Amino acid sequence: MNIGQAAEASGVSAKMIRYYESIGLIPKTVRTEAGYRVYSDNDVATLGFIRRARDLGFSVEQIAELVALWRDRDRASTDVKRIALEHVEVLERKARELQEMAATLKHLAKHCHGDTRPECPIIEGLQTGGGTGSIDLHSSSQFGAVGLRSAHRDTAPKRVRS
Amino acid sequence: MNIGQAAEASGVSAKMIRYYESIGLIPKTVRTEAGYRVYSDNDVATLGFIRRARDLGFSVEQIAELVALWRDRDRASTDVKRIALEHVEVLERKARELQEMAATLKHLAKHCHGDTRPECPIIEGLQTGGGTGSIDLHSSSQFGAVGLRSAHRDTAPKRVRS
DNA sequence: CTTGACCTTGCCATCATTGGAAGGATTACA
DNA sequence: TGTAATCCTTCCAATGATGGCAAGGTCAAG
Repeated sequence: MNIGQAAEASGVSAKMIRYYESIGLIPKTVRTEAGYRVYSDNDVATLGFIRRARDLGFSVEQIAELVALWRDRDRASTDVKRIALEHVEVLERKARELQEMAATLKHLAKHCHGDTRPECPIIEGLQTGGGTGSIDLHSSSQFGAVGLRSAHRDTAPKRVRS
Repeated sequence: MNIGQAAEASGVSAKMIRYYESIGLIPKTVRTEAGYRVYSDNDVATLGFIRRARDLGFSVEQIAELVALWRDRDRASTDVKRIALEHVEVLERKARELQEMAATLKHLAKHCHGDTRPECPIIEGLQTGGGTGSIDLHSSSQFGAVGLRSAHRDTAPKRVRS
């Protein structure tokens, strides 16, 4: 199986397959005389595993852990559980953060007249950092970028950046 | 005021101030004879505005819009409201996605023995893409990376990538 | 044999941000 | 005044995951 078929079968783009190989997430494949990468059904299964983990928001680093656990069937499922639960915590925390941000913005927008008058608490809130009363626009999160990836791009390659 | 003081006062790093200038988010500043950038209190206020917008998860592109609206007080608040509400939608959608991912993982982890036995539905779920019954691990989101930024890094510069 | 579809590598771009290096400017202190 | 420490400058590189393009090799069908 060539990389194109493997990509289609696994849902991971050929580009990403090469990338995963380059960073060592998957081992180097056998090549034909011409230099074409050859994939087995087993490889496709691994790629599918990776894609599903990716769709669940795992970082490549975590996926590497999970793939290692998956390959080594003798490893305890404790490790897998631990990784998953750690990930759940992060996901929930980030979801909470996003909701708080949305709530803050909604609150500000609610008091924005929306007509042609230039009074708008959104702007004022941003300006003063607390002009709307109890809302703490400074409330800082200690978390970095949310590790969400776009899922299999069956649809469009558009990068919905807000 | 030099860039260092402006950075401290605004909460935006000197590095980022230069970056924002380079991409045109803020105008080029006056320089001293030696080439040092000079900032006024007004500039610091603008930077603070930018930081707070950034903390609310606005992309630089959106911040540019907001800053323009902020500067031009004659503009209708309708625009601000629209931008904010669009942003709210995206945030809520992304929060929902994260929660769904967390729920799926939690469900899988719940049935993971967590002892030394290698049976673990997390692994199996990832492997088969649906081994746990009704859970659709293929459920794809059509959304790209979440545009969350780390907030003012008072604490540590660590990038909590899960 | 040609055409078109596929593969290869390699480089560039994204986005926001950090880091570092090399060198000039200013400030503080002995 | 000399010097060291601290600031500032610009430029370059890296991050993570992905897309895109280009130049060139390969393969299968017509």
